[in-house]
Amino acid sequence: MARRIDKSSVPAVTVPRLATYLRKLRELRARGVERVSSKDLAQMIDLNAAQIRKDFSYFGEFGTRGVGYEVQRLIDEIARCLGLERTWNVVIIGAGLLGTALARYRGFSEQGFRLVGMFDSSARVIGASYGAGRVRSVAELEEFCAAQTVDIALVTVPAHAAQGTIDRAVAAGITAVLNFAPIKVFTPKDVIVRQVDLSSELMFLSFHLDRGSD
Amino acid sequence: MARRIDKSSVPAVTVPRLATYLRKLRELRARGVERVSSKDLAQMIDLNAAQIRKDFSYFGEFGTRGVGYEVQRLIDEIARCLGLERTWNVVIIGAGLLGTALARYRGFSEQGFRLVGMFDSSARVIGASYGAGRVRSVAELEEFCAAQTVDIALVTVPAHAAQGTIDRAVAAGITAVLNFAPIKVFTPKDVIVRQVDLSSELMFLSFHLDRGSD
DNA sequence: GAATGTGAATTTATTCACAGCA
DNA sequence: TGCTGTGAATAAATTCACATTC
Repeated sequence: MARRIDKSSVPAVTVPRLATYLRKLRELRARGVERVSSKDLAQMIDLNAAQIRKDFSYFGEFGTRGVGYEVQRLIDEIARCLGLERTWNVVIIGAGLLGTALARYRGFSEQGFRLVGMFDSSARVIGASYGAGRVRSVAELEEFCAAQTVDIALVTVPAHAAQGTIDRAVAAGITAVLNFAPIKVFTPKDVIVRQVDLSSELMFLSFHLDRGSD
Repeated sequence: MARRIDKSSVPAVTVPRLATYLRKLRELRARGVERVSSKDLAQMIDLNAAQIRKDFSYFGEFGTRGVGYEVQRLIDEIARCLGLERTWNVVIIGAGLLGTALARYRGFSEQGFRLVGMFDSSARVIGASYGAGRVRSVAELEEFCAAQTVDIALVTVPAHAAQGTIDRAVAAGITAVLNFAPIKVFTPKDVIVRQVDLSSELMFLSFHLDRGSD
């Protein structure tokens, strides 16, 4: 039986780590490994073993003392914790270089994320096709979301358009956004926004590279 | 005079925040704003004002008590802290969907990151051109890096190839890597690796979306 | 008076260390 | 004996609160 979890009691940093564990566990399963200890897993992903056990402990008890974890069971448990037992419908807003690259990427569907629509504001790309049916006008977004469930928006518009675009997505009922535009956006607090920010990652590297002020 | 900073005394989370401040400050400058307080800036990016001041304090004193910060001065200071006063040479390894999208993206050069080469292992794409000269074979990487400085590698190869690719980049003398492959890679400790992980971001969203176990 | 810069207090996250169970 | 699960201890990050300076 699925234990009821208070999500606010789960540290924010635990969730991306669960995704990492899941990935490694699937790799182990593919190699035919059936059992693993927190110590082994920790070594494989360069982490403290207690960290892994504590991360699991927010959700339940998945292992056997003295033995370890059964790989398949752990995969199932983590997938359930992450909400991956169902499929989530995704739209991409912004059919530029990045948006179209994401649309053609097959990795999402493998994880249970299904691209159901693609939107742009430019007449130049509306009607084109990139693996998710034709590109629609953002003006149709609200109507589209009314006709079918849309859970997540990937926003790949230019920075100056991001806030307006996300306002529109939220108005259409979307409550989860992955924002690739390099700008902090404001949303109602029941909307989850994650930022993917390449220039900030590059700056992180340049900060550490810069040996001048070491 | 540039103060000498011990980078290990700067919290890891401070660095990406500096990138955020820089972005907002440039926006303010573009709008003609000449002065800003930590309180104002905090409001604009939804942060605590003391956080901002503390972040700056690791690097020096950039403001004037009772007055605030001069926007241009602050931009210059942060850019210097982040190592952005010089240009960094970047290569992209992996000329797939994402790699070619990144190669065509103009945002990098605006920030002082210059794409100087692109590599792939597949004969199908070697020789093609995407805005950084022709795609070279990864076999040429070491030779290429010997002939010119390469500071950063963006790695956009499939997961199974990522560790080998990064080993190769490190052998060629590259010490900073932005890894888009969904796998944890191991490197010598003087090499900085940052991970950009879309599927983990999507899982973060699905975790919070999943109202079943709220 | 107003806003910075920073120790002190608080909160959050990580790691230790061991009781408890197979 | 071996490894989990978890309180207690430690470390790291954030926020408070105020002395300091313009």
